[in-house]
Amino acid sequence: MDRRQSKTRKAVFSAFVELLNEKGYSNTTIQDIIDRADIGRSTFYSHFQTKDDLLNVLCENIFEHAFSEHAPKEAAHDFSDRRDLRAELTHILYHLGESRGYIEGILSSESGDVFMHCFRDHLREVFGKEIKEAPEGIPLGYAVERCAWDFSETVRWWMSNGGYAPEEVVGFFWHYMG
Amino acid sequence: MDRRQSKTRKAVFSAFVELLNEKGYSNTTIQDIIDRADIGRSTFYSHFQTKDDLLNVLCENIFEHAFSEHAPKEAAHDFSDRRDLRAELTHILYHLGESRGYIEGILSSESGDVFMHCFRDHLREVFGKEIKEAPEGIPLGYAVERCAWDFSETVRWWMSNGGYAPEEVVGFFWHYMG
DNA sequence: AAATAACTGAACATATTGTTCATTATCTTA
DNA sequence: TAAGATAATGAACAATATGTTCAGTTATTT
Repeated sequence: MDRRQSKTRKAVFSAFVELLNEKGYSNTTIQDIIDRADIGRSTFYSHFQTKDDLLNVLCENIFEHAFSEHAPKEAAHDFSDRRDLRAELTHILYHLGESRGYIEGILSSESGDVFMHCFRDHLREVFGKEIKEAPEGIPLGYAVERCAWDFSETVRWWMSNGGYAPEEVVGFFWHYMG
Repeated sequence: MDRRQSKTRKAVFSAFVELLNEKGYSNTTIQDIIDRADIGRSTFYSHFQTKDDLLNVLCENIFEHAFSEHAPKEAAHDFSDRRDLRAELTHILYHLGESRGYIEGILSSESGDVFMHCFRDHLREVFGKEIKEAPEGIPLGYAVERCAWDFSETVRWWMSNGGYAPEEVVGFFWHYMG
């Protein structure tokens, strides 16, 4: 990719995250982003369609990295002995921990919900492959969805309650599932 | 309350929910709402400050009813035998089931997240009073928060997967907690 | 060095917002 | 039921943001 392009994208991303921290999503205008990133108006529009689009691209970027090495291994038979799944989740947390600066900004306002939706979409896939049957009387769709929201919400909780190691956090998530 | 006022509010609320269904939150303008509700521009602004404000008032309205008869009884000692809590949750679901028309509209777009935040605020209070200690190794704040998000997300799931009775839905929620 | 691609910034039309105010309609209560 | 209070109306207004266009400049690649 052309250096000029990636330079522009980086400038926009950090300007955007800064502004999210300072003013929140809805109070940040595209004009604000342009000014802060110090780029031309038309340049912004040649990269992103709307503010929403920018946010989605940013989130997608983050999760692309975090879920990158996701090579689904053979699923175990019961939830309580899936060491590989636990390892995979821990791995995701390590990645997200590295983007903590960005993520906290995004999570600090309405944009956090977009981030969470995006996260859940990725998790639904992961858990969907692992979970083939639900406990007696529980709809399968519910069981999968519950894992996805519990893990993503656990991460949101983690982001505003720092000080825990990824392994511990996966432990909190796991405790109610096992 | 003056009949004129409540008439206006009702007109605005239903116009708003209709538009949420049709166009989603961000695509709906205040002008749209005014036109659909068939009221004067200045009338809208004498009732609500912004579109966000309108949404919050609408949600608050719904939860005011749903949580109204919330008389916290003596808490039991362990989670698995709290029949009164189960009853209270079931009761909330019955109320929400009555507003299903409105709620589905709100949940159908970004406005759904505002609804969820509002819901969780109310639930945090309910569960905060019930849960005085967490399982070994789990932070108390996490345990309370987890109940709040699990219950609210279970309701969101219920709203897009109709056909279950409130008692069943509380059962789904409870299964992973007990 | 030439060709290609990206960035710039001013100008523009369009749309929405939030306010004001004089006028009209509706409600309350004495 | 008439007088006084309160609410709704809608046109007019300034202010702001949006998204597009285009001719000119700068950086990158071959």
